[in-house]
Amino acid sequence: MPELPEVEAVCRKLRTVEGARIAAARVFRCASATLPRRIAGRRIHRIERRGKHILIRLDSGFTLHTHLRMSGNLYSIPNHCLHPAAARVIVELHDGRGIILEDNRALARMEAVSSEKLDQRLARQLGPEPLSEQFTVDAFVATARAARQPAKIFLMDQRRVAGLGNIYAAEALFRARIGPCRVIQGISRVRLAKLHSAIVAILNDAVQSACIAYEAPGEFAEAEAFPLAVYDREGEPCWVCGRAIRRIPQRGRSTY
DNA sequence: TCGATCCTGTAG
DNA sequence: CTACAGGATCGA
Repeated sequence: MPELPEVEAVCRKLRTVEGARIAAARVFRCASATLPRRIAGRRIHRIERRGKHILIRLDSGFTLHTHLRMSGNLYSIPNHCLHPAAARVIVELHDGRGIILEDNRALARMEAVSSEKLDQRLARQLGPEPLSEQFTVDAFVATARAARQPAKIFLMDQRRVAGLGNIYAAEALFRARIGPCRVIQGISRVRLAKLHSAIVAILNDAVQSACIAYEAPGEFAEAEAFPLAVYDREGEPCWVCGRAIRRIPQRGRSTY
């Protein structure tokens, strides 16, 4: 499921547990064994997002750090006893509610770690937030000038920009009319500026769509879904030129 | 900087 | 049955 927009929607919806106190936690399968004793009794201070990472700040200097990877989901339920079968972590709150990390593929990760160390680690591993003031055209161009990667690989590299994944990287390149295999270094400043604004516009729109979809799943949300111009549209006609969209492998993943 | 790998589910 | 899935990490 999740790239930046979906993770943002998860965070916003999860904010109803801010202020709640954790009673206990249960982990299943290979989830972190030290997690329960590190978070039991702590209060949830606030919920933040960094790239695709979800940060549940506790009052103890620890953070409940979650990454959904490919197939994870994180949400609260009114009664922690009524958890789904695919739950990997159940955080039981004092008020009876529960926070569920669900993932049938078991790729998602949740850990309780020192906030300071986590922030240092994320600062090292992640580039600027694309929806923040930090993400300027100048900074983006400077980063691109120093990289020799194909454009699509560059955009998916979390150290360059935080939060883009396979879908929105392809969509942004398409909107900016940049071939995914072109080396990012050789692209003109004007076109990089176009790519920069495409990234911001697409992510903003996708956040809106994701929030609607998470808030009220159904036909209305379906109608408001972010329209994907190229992703998963192999063989279908391009909305601009009418020719069939092609799929190529890049680094073992599909690019459209 | 690359492919292989972690898992399970689903589409073809 | 195989191929592939919105991700990231590890070792070569």
